[in-house]
Amino acid sequence: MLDRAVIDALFPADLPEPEHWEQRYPARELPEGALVTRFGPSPTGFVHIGGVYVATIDQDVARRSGGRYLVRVEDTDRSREVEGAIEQFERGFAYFDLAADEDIHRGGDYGPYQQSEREQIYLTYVRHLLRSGRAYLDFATKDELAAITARQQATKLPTGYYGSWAIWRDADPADVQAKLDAGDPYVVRFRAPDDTGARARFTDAIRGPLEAEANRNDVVILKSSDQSPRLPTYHFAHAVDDHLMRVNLVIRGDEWISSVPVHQQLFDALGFEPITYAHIAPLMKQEGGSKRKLSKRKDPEASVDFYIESGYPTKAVLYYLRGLANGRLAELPLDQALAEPIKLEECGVAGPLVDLVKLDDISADHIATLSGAEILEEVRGWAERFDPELKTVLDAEPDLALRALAVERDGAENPRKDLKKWSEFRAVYGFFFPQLHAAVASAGDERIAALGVDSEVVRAVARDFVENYQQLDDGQEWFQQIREVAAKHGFAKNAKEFKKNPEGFPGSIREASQIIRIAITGSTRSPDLHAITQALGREETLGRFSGLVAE
RNA sequence: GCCCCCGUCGUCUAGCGGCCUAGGACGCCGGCCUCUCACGCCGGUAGCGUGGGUUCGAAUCCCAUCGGGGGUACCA
Repeated sequence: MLDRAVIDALFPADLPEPEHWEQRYPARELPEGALVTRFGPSPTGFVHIGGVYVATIDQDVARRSGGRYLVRVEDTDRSREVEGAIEQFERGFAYFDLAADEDIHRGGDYGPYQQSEREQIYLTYVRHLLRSGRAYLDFATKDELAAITARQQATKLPTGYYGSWAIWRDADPADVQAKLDAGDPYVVRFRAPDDTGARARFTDAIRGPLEAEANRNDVVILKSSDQSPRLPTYHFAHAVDDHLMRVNLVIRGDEWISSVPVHQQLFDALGFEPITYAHIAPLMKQEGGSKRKLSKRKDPEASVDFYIESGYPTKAVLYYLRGLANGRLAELPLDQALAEPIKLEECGVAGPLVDLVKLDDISADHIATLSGAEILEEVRGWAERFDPELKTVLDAEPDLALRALAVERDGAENPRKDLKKWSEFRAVYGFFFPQLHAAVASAGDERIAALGVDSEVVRAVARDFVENYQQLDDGQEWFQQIREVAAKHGFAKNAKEFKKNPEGFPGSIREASQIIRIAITGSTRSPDLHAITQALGREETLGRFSGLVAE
């Protein structure tokens, strides 16, 4: 073991002792059973929807128990850091109402909430471990490490830095001193207990009892000494931060299960109370015949921005995600499911596939429960960022927008489910707005031509319809106008009759009404025509026939 | 290679030895409604990864096997 003086010389002279931090961050005063959870975004790219997934659970579990939910930025990997990642993360989490009780902006008594600013704290505990011989300096180079791994693989031995492979584990202090004098960079490694064959056991809050080989690797806890600030690895930061922030429930992806044995050893060596873990199965993606983790690189739907840009309502996504985590909640109506607590013991253990079709269904259902005014509000918020032209139009015609949205919705027993996300508004309701609607130019229009009705007849039908048009309140009476025009021009009364004798008619009532529909809406598919004309008004309705009626 | 996790309709799941000729939801298919679309309603499709046990009886318990995922980093 190195002399204490040698160890201490590696650290700032005024570096506090562990007791200092213990006092600075005392146990939280919370009710019995209160859970303190944390989410740790790392600014290495865009926020993954899986982050929203886990954070939702973190937040829910903490709040329900009267505890705290904090966000700690895990920026210990400076080489992979991406500019603007934190801002993007914050926008995403704001959209999903995932505000933390404590974070870099809001602060809290257990900060700083950014690992790169906690160097002093980590160093205290590294020195502590070094002084007690539970850690040591390692000067192995990248090449030496690679050679060790290669030899282990060749002999089919477990790879890693352990036992006799750990060349600096029991190095002669004189050799260490020589390296130090030469100014060679080093990392600090944890000295794993050498109880070979031991088993690590713990009880996962989701999976129950779990067991694995005890860790044998002397994991790195402090990264290279040639960097500043000197930062810890995830393992060490997890132990120190979660202990000092008085977190008592660590919810994280199940890729961490195999690290639990290391974490337990670290907590033990540091003299920290063991912590409870809940390992969540990650969101998956179907690829070919197999599943794989949703990938930031390959899958657009992995990004939180995808949901925001598409304009999926916050509640719909949250409901979907909560249902994936805790199946029982997926059976409940949305509002109830959002109010029910997520139960960790009910969470699934197999990674679910994210199914956008299912999300669409949930979202359409949810939007159908909203009033026109509520939808307008949401669409405006979305358009402000993603479709400025739409925003301008909506602001210019708020009443028209409301009338459009009211069609077969406000007061309807079974409201239309034609909107799955805000980005669809333009395609579905755009034709209501003169600014967004291109009128049919002539009877030769291809949408009309596809009906198979002679264009002279089309023109005549349009003319008669316009000439005798009455803006009636009653839907049946209103539609009677189309029936009359259709009858006058020899259209079959119904599709069946027409089908029986296609040569005998220019078309059926179906074709006749499609002519009117296309003229008014530009499409063969639309909500109830009468309701549309009510929203549009007489003048606008008839104006849309100008191209059709012309020679 | 070694270690760990997981495996019920296409998807999310219920199921905890007999209530299971496996239930629900989404999707898909068909029908009804109907001036189109959507909604709604009715009906249908489809699954216990495989092989052995244990048991009167297994999706449920045991073993093996296969498949998928993860770890084995100075990434988190």
